[in-house]
Formats: sequence, C-alpha cells, structure tokens
Amino acid sequence: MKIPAPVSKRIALYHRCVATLLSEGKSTTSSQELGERLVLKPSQIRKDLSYFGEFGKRGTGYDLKDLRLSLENVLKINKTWNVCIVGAGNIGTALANHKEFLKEGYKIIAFFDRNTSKIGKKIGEKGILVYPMSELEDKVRLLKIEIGVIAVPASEARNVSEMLVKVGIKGILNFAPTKLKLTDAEIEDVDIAVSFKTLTFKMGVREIERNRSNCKENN
Amino acid sequence: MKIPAPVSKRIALYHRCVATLLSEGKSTTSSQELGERLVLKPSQIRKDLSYFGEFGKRGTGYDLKDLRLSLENVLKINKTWNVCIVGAGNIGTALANHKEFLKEGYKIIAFFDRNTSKIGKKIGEKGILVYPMSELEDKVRLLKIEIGVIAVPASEARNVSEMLVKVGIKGILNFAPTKLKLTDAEIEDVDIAVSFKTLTFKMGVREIERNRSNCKENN
DNA sequence: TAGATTGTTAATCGATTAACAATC
DNA sequence: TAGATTGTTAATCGATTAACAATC
Repeated sequence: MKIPAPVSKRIALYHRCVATLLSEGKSTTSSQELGERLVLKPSQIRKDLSYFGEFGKRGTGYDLKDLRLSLENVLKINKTWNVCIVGAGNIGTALANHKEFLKEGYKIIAFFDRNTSKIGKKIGEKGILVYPMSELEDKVRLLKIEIGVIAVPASEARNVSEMLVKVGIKGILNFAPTKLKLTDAEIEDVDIAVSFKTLTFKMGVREIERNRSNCKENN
Repeated sequence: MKIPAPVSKRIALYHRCVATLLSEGKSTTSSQELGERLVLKPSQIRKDLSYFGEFGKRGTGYDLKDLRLSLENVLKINKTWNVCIVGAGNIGTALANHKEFLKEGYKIIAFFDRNTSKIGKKIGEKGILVYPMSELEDKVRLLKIEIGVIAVPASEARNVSEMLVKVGIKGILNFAPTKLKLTDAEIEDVDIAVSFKTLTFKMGVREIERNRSNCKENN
C-alpha cells in the first residue's frame, strides 16, 4: 500500500508521544489525548494508524506498551541500525555526542573523512574513529553499516552520496544543502538553512498581519 | 493572502538554487531549469512564485539577479537577523561554527545557559559569549536579538520557549524534540530524531517492495 | 512573424476531517 | 444497558498539475 508522505513523518511523532506518556506512568491513551499533545485532529491520528493495522480497542483507546511496540515495528526501530557519518566536522561531532540517537536504535560507529589530518582521530565523548574514504567499502561491510549521514559541504555531497550507494548503503540522512537525486537509496534531508529562511519568511508574513490589524484598530 | 505551508518551504529552496546558478556564472533561468534542479514541476514553481509577484519575462524566463533579490525580500533576508542560542551544547556549537548562516543573514551573537560552569565561556571559533539566563531580557534588548534557537533538552524546552516569548522574541528555531504551543511567536522545528525514524520507515517500505518484486521474478 | 516561456485558470489529484456504525 | 472510543467511509478541503492565452 502507498503511504502518504505526511503520514511517514507523523508516525515518528506518535511514537515519541507514546514513549513520553509511558514515561509519565500512564498505561493507556486515546486519539483525543495524542491529538491534544501533538496539536492534531484525533480523526487524523486514527486514520494514520489505520494504514498499519488496528492498534486500539473501541471504547477504551490504546494500550501504550502495545502501541509503542507496534510503532517501533512500523518505524523499523525494533533493531539497532549501524550508522556512519561522512564528514568529521561540527555537525558530525554534535550527532556523535548525542546520547538520544543510540537510545532510539541508531548507533554511530564510524566517521569517514577525506582530510588526512582527521584520519585516525577519535571524535566526541565516545571516541569514534575517523577512517579514510578509501576504507568506506571495507568498513561498511565489516561493521554492518546500513545508514550513512552526509555532513560534508554542498560541493562534495553528490559525490559522497554516490560513493555511499555504491558500497550498498540504502538510507542517507543528508545535512548538506543539496538536492540529491538517487534512486537506489532513501534520502531524508535535514536542512537547517532552509529552516532559518522558512522561519523569517513566516515572521515576515505575521508582521504584515500585525500591521494590518493595528491599522484597522486606528480606524 | 494566505500562503500554503509547502510554498513557504519551497521558496527557500528556490532562493538557494538561484544563488547556485548565479555562482555558476549564469544570468538567466527558467521554471524548466529550476524544476530539473529541484525535482519539481515547472508549473509548480511558477505557481509558487506567483503568490509574491511577477518575477519573470514571458519568452525569456527569469533574470537571476532580479529573482534572487526578489526572493530575499520575500524571505526577509535583505537584512541581518541577530540570533541567540539557548543551550551551549554540541548542537549550539555546531551552529555557531557554521559560516554559512552568517553569510545568509543570520548572525549568532549570544549563547544563554543555566549551567554556571558554562557562563562566561566563549563558544566556537568565533568565541561567542555564554550569558546566564538571568541576563536574557537585557541582552535581547541590548543586542537587538530577534530570533532564538532552542538547543536544550526536551524537559526544558517549553520553559525556555516561554522565556523567549516573554522577552519579545518573535521567531524560534526549535531543536528540542518537543511540540511547542506558542501563539506569540513563529516556530520552526528541526527534529533530527524524527528524520532518522522517517528514514528507516521509508527504508522498511522499500525493502518490502524489493522483496515483492523479487518474489514476482521467481514466478 | 515564429518560438519560447511566463502567469493564471480550471481540472485533477490527494490529504484532511466529520460523521457514524461497530464494539469494547 | 449506557457511555466511550475506535476504525472506516464519504464529504470537504486544499495543493498540484495541465493547459493555454498573454507576451516577450
């Protein structure tokens, strides 16, 4: 079945919300409660979940533990994913130091960089090794790496993405400000510069509205 | 006029693409060319641009310099925005060291942290000072800060967001995995954990398709 | 004029939502 | 049984796209 793109995004949010509710000591929830927390319509949540099965009980709602497990299966985080980061810079280091990702099933186990001064160094608190690009293929096989994070400048991103696909990587998290056009891997973009610009765009729109309503007040 | 949310996102992409084309020495472009680069339909690009004005010339396309300027006005990056980062951790440091943002009009000029051991320290290559939370109001006024980046743990995010709004911040870039519910500021979420999960979800869907088509081959 | 490409309208497509029967 | 809440259908809403007149 074809899953609408917005649904894929929201499923991850549901999973997090369910985990939060569990950590608060709750044992059941409803589409109503999830909707309040995530600012979504209950009917949308029920519809989204229905793409993947029937997880609730009519009259009583959802068992949180069951739902969390079901969502983990849907999101494929019922296993640990080994992740490499190409580009041993600031973003890569920040990711490596972030404990949350490991907890959620994403284990960063290798860096790759073409800068010889970085090769052999250990990155971050966990001391993750930086390998040369020439070892990409070997290490991906040896360490069973399935996900590649692209944290290099835009100019190198396309090249790196092709190298990753060539060695069998099937999923790429792309921090570079470049549209990658690959057919053999799934790509998810994290584009901070675009987020900044979207933010100031929306601030501009709101400012205009504020001015308009002020104007009306004065009439 | 109400601008659809997907349009706000794409406008930032158009701006970047136009800048790239200019840096390649080109002087004009077309909705066709932009569409190829960004993997979008030319008609969508023309429609999106039409929300903000008429930027092209029939028969010849768009003048790149003109279009870039127009898009900078739309995105409100015809000025420099002063930005503070709350949370002097790894993500904040990565942002502070990233030269691209300053180039695009976002100037990170202050850190805030409640951890006393970090206060007074200088962060990153540019040595940006860390202030205590108690100075938030003063510094925001003094340094004309208009945007706040939330780079604290989820548990503190809501609190920090309310403090930011209270001192007059009108735009928030939120890296914390929490849904913020503010009405007095625009919020843009950067949610890396959700991106990871969306990625593995899509990888799972594709794997299923691969298996199905393999299965068919064998019949 | 002929060719190209825009801006805009109308048609299509897809996502969201309300409503409700099913059922705990 | 009465109350609650699901899963699902059908209606609504909104975004994308094709088509084309306008015009460079």
